[in-house]
Amino acid sequence: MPESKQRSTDEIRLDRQERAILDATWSYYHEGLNQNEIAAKLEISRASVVNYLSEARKRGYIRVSLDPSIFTDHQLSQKVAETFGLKQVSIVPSAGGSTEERVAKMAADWLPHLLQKGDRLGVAWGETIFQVSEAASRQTIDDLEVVQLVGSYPAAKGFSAEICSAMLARQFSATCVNLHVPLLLSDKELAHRLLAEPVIMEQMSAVMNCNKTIFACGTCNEDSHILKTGLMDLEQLDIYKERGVAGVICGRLIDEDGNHIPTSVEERMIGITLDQMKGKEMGLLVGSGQTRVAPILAAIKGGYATHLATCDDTAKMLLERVANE
Amino acid sequence: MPESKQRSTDEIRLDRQERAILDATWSYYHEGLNQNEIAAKLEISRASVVNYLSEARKRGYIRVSLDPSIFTDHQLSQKVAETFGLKQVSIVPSAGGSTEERVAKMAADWLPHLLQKGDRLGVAWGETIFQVSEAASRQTIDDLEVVQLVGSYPAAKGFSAEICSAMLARQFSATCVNLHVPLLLSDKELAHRLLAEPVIMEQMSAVMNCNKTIFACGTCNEDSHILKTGLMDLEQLDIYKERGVAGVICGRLIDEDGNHIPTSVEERMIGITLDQMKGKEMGLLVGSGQTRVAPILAAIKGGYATHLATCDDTAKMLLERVANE
DNA sequence: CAATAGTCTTGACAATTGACTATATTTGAT
DNA sequence: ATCAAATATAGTCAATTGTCAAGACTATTG
Repeated sequence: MPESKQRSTDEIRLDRQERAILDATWSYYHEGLNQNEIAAKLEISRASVVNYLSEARKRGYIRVSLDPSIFTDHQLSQKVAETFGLKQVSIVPSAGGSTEERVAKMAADWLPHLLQKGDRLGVAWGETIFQVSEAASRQTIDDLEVVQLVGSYPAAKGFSAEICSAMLARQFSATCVNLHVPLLLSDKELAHRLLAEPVIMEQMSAVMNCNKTIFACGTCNEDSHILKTGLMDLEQLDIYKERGVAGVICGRLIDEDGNHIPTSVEERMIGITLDQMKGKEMGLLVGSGQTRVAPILAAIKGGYATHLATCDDTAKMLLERVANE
Repeated sequence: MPESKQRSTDEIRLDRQERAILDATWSYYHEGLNQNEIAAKLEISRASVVNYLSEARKRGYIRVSLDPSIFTDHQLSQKVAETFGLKQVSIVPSAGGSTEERVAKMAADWLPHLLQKGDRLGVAWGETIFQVSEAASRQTIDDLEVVQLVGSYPAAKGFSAEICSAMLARQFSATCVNLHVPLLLSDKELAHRLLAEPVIMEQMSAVMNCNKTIFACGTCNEDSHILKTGLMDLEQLDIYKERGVAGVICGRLIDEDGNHIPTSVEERMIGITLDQMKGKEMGLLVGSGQTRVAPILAAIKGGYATHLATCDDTAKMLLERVANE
């Protein structure tokens, strides 16, 4: 019964090409053979080896990652951590225009190392956090809950708060608690009534119960996020500038010591409060650039952060700023 | 005070070369620039870029890994898992003399994915397991306990049982429980007295409490591990061969259905029993090669394994063997 | 302050890789 | 059996990467 024999080995055998792809991939990346050696060993042409390897890369079989500890273990990181009383600081080399991307990617790669089974991760909102969520690569973290910390808001650039949490949750195979409310309502009474809704109350309790957070600290100049998104207008901002506003966390203003500067919009706002942001088991602050120096300092002083992801230029500026005090 | 200024920036600034290494590494591996572009950007020669990159590789900054799912998700793995009722099977392409190395490396890369916080991993002994422990790469697993399953024995080749567990524990940053007793004593009364020692009892309770195991199934021919290490002599083995011995797990013999075949040396032996090996939450069986087919089948039938790491030739032989029954 | 030993950097050359073409071979469908 | 489509091969060339010896630089010491 040759036909059935044939069929049975067909079923059993790994598809020839699949096998060759895996074999070539292993030989190349684990055993360090070059393409000629692989071609000889598998008795195929080198061209095929090239094709197989590029197919393997295309399919994402090969993962190249940089050891996160190289960004946390050098002198500068240690120094910053020590100076500001942070648990850990991760610093990438600055690179002109692509520095922010680097910081975001680094934070995304670092984050899984800071999380563990059972954690509830609160995710803030902003361009920085959006970039982090975009840069995150697939990695399963057991029993993780990702929570959107502030209500959604139609942002011009297409990233709204629920995207940040949803993307991170997807990459980490986590459950995701989104806040099904607008960040800002037109009057405070409506905001209060929404907060009393059972569905929303449940979501807000997830917000309060998260034990770790990832957030950025926004600037308060003319280009700032809160202006561009229309959360506040220039006129209002000028008033708060006089009161010494140094940064923005989750839509709320802080002064240079990290203290809350109450604003009128806040009573119409739905999202985590500054008090709730404080004293988390872990608070990962992400940010870089000249303009972020003051906000980052303020956020650290306020006790919102335990971890910092930034670039070396920014780190140096942070150190210089405190050295001059 | 220029001198102090100098010193302070020295302290603050990342070492120039370190910075360049990190920058080059990031640019190359994350941003996909080629060495010429990096050289231009950092204003150094391309040769230096080569040097920096090779330094980074030498220091282990770059981690290249193959997605473990590519070895578990193909048809053959699925088929084997289904046929033998295993939870998951991982199969690498066979490669002549280096097949065993491949299987060991694959198992080492796979293992962390099968573990999680709080696990207690029991580690058996043998050349295969030694190879796995050697191939494991650094990766922190929170709150992991690695337990040596059998007493130590002075093996000719320089790998003794405590090395396997110790190396795995080190790579995974786990605590390590070693069994501070010889595997084999000269009389059974001494063995019993040792087992009653408080220190030993405590270690043995760790052995019994582990929820996951990694082990191989030894052969019973002339080249087998138990003969070479002197646990048993040819004469004894011949006797057990008549009784249908098919493999060895942790120094104890099993028949082709995985049932225990008691031996006289066992009463002088200190280590996990076969009953204790059964029914673990996870049992990762590692092995490949013609000679391992029967032992692997026996171990699976006996219910010692939930997971299998092997090569495709071996997998095919396993399937053919059961198909012919 | 020169000599020296060590490290770092460089430019030139060699090897490897990636991309592409034309041609052969296999596979599957009719 | 035959064709069409997919896949593999051989060969070539340009781009990229790796090697190495020579030179530049640095720190130390007598």
